[in-house]
Amino acid sequence: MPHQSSSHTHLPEGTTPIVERFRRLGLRVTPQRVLVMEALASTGGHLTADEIMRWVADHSPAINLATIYRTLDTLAASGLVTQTDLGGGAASYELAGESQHHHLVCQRCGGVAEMDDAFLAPLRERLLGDLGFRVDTTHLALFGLCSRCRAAEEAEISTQRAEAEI
Amino acid sequence: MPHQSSSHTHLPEGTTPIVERFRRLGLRVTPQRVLVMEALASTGGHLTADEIMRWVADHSPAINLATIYRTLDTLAASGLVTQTDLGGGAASYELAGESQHHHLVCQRCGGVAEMDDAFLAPLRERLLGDLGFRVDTTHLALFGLCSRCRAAEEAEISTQRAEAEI
DNA sequence: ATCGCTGCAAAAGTTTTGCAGTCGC
DNA sequence: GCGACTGCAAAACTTTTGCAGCGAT
Repeated sequence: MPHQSSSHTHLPEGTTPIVERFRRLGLRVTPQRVLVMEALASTGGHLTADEIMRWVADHSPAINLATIYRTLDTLAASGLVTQTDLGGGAASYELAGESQHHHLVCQRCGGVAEMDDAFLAPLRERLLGDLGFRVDTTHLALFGLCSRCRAAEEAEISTQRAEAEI
Repeated sequence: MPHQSSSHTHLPEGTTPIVERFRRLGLRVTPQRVLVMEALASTGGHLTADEIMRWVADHSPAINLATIYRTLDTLAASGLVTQTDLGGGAASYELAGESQHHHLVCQRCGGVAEMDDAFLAPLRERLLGDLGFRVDTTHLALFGLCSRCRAAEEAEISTQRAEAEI
């Protein structure tokens, strides 16, 4: 961090909501940690570590990727962010604490939709009652086919069938 | 494959059930492919590519890891094995086609329990009906806390509470 | 004989780690 | 000032890929 010692572009007095959350949790407030939170907040969800790094690089002096991983670990341990594996190699992170939701990942178009936790509640209760297993609600991704791709796939199949019947 | 050209330790005539399944699917029958299937069959589930390689190395001339990955891709494309991400970095594979089931991964002890597909059916139907999303049934792992670790964790908490009240 | 499969080695991609220096408290 | 945090570089780890040669059909 050679530069930006006294510039403080948009942290006037040092008490933004993010900073307050850090202080309340006993976390040290560093520019890097704030920037990671801002990246997640301003984009509104599921970024990989690499995407966070690129977002930060576009808005201020770049952060080292290793720092981002360590920061995300810290923030996850404090419950500020959640980690989810949405397939495709790299883990995704997003802010926690807002409305509880999960992810529907389309294996065809790669799109990610959100699913309210209410969908999962009955299954969670059955698993707890019948098997004694308590599902971690912050860590869930379901893979499959979104409605648009389902329609597209059915169209393809009927096209193929029509061609075969010529 | 320099050695074992004519030894055929336990493939007497070349028509085991595995070999027949390969032939029926139009897959070439190679010792490597048979060994991967045997590894999955004899251990009964969720092995990583690396674990398969070690299992094979203990039972016959070793297979190259790249071959195992390519073989697993082929077998998955043919529907003989399924791939699941059970966390912990490496993907796990198991034989497909038997009873449809999913996985409950304990984040504390690392244990993996199986969950019958019946548990998931209601959620799947609601997602299809309400959101039009079709869940891929072969690709699911739920993370959380198994009953034993739940009990252990509650015991710890009450111990801590008792100590705090001294 | 053909074409696919395998072994070997190297590369690609994500995540972790050791160490020295810096910064928040 | 102390201890935690960061940057840098290298390593660890899983998975993929190119290529030459072997093998299944």
